[in-house]
Amino acid sequence: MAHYLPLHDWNVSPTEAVALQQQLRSQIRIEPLAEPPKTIAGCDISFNKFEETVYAGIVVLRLDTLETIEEAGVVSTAPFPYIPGLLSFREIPSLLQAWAKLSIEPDVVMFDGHGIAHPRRIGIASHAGLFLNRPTFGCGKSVLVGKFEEPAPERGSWSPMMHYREVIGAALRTKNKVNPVFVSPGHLIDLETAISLTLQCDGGRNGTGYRLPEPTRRAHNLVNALRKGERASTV
DNA sequence: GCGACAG
DNA sequence: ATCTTGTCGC
Repeated sequence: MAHYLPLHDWNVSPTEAVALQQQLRSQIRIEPLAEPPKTIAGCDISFNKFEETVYAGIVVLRLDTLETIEEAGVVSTAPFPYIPGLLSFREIPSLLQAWAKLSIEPDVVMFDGHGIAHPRRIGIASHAGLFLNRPTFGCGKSVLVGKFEEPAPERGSWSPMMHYREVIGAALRTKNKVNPVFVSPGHLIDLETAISLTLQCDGGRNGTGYRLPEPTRRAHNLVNALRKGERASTV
């Protein structure tokens, strides 16, 4: 069973959540990877509109072949609502439950959202990185904060996301002439590596895959199947 | 004060 | 995020 550090309670109010982010941000380390990764995990949650029940899942794949080597899903409940800037308080609790079911401890974890490309520099990927104590990064479909110039139309090109004069992430083209995804380091990784890993997770290899990287796509498929009862939440 | 606002 | 069919473009 994969483990994590119970750094703090998740039963907090929005005001307390912001205070926790302010307190935790200083612990986030943006630096090169300590070890070359062999496995990568993707996470996601799904739910029925207006319902408390959430379906969380994590898929682990080999980085070299992108073969899925493990999956874990849970049916849980999210007491916290979605509030821009506080997404981690809604999603991380149930994702940690799924994480605990893994027999493999992934070398790096990709999140559907942002890392430091956040108003207080602690988006879901950074926050989760502190709990998991391993490299994490975010790959989101839209921007929360920051400005960027449109990157060149070819896959692989990217432009920096700027916020208050700081480079917080990158608008990265994963397919030719397709809208970019937004990559930002979470914890224990740097932007260049996060970009490289995102490009490595192209399903068809070299641009023949989808806009979203495989870890995220598979996690998304897993939780949706879970929600629709097409799959059981692994025990 | 007025908008913007990850999933 | 979720609810949903067709449709524009390469």
